[in-house]
Amino acid sequence: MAPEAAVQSDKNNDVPRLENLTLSQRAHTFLRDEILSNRLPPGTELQEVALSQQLGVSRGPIREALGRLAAEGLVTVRPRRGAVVHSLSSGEFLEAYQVREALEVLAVRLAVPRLGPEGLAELQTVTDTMAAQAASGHVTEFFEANSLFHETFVQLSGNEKLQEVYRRLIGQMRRYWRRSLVLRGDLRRSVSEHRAILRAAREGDAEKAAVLMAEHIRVPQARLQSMTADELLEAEASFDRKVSE
Amino acid sequence: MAPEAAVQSDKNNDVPRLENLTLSQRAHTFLRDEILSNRLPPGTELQEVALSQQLGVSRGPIREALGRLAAEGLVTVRPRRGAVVHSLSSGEFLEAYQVREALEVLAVRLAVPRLGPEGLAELQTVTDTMAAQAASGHVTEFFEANSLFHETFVQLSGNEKLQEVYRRLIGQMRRYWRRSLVLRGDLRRSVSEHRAILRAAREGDAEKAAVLMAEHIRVPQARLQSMTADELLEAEASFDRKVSE
DNA sequence: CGGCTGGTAACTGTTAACAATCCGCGCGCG
DNA sequence: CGCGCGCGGATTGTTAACAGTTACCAGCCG
Repeated sequence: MAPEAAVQSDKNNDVPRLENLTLSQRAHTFLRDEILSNRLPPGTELQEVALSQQLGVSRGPIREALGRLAAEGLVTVRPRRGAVVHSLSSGEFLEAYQVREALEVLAVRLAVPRLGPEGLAELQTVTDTMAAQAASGHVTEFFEANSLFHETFVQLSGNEKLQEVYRRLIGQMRRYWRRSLVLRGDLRRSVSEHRAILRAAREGDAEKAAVLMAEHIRVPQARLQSMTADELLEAEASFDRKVSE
Repeated sequence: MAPEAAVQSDKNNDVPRLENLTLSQRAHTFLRDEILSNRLPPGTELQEVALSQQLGVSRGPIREALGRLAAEGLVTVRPRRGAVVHSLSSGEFLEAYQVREALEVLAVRLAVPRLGPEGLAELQTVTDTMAAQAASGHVTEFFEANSLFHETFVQLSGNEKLQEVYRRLIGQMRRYWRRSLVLRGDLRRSVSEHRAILRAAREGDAEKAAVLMAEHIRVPQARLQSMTADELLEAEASFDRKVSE
């Protein structure tokens, strides 16, 4: 199965030429990027005419793109009342975290026995950059490196269906990276947890690595459950203050 | 999030009136049902004109439906070359089984601590009908009851995101229920495994139930991995002979 | 006899116009 | 003053026609 929305691309080119793409594909990836990068934050209304003018195409391709995004969970379309960028309540966020935990534990179990020296090196590199970003207080870059660590495990699992499901889920959660970081708390602890997972993986102890990963992902879950909505908002606000310093 | 492709339905009617649905929604659910019920088996070409005539609508709604089905993984659309019902290779089938195992283990872990008497009764009922169908050799009905058992656990987990991900995955696997049954083998063993899971759940031992569920789902996986493609085909053929008796 | 070429038919991609629905606003009524 | 009513603009849903691409087949050339 092709990685993105079951649309086969050319065998020769991993990244198909722009001119060969259909307009609805271009609209799809454009909107997808806009949403995932938070340039279109949750709750934004997506009007077909405005989008079609912005992209210079008619409404047809836009509608197809919106429909696909809806099926991916990035957009909510209310029949006859327009589409909006889908938003996650804190409850849904917690639910997604639980599913993510299950998927990543599977990824670790599958990946560790298959791990070669290249895979281990890759994980090591990612962990090191993550530690560096944490030390210098670059929270955004830290988050990116952190995400990459987890995604690398999923990739190294060799299970493409798992990758597909995982990426879809992450796509829904990624936009709330601020919330994730707030819940995560201490960056250094996070780094040392990653180091422990990597150590277990290097020893070939899949079960231990899986347990450590599960506990690692459960940290933000636990904090989220012990917080009220107001406390979460306050924490996010103070996070913003700290970052903008 | 609404269960079906992020499309909100009326608050008042759980099953929205046919006349209120948009044509693309009708086309979507129609094609979905046709695919899931195997009336449109994997590999079938889906031509827009033919479908639009069959449903009495123009190609626009059909295209939107196909796009959404593609995003759900039920259809593969090859740009400019038409859409086909998506098919799973035996490798992809195995991958899906692994993901399913992870999801169901999560479901059991979440569901068991929440189980009330009604939930237990529901699981018991389903298990009993499954045993009855197994005893009388009604394989199709057995499979339905079996699926229901698993889906009930997912439902009782209370995690809606999990339900969404699970249902999407099952939708891709369900069409291969013959293959599932062949790999499963002895129906009675399957029933007793379900009974053991239910017993652990009744005792409130989430961990034990989760382990049993994992082992239960791993049975067909193991057989699939130990079989060549030819052996699988032969087994399916002999299964057909047995059923048609 | 096999493979290439050109043409044609079928199909997908896209557009613009039409139809129906929803939303906001002012008006009149109670 | 509050509330329903209806009207008009804006927006979504749908259609039919057009444009471009792909697949297939016949016929020709090697």
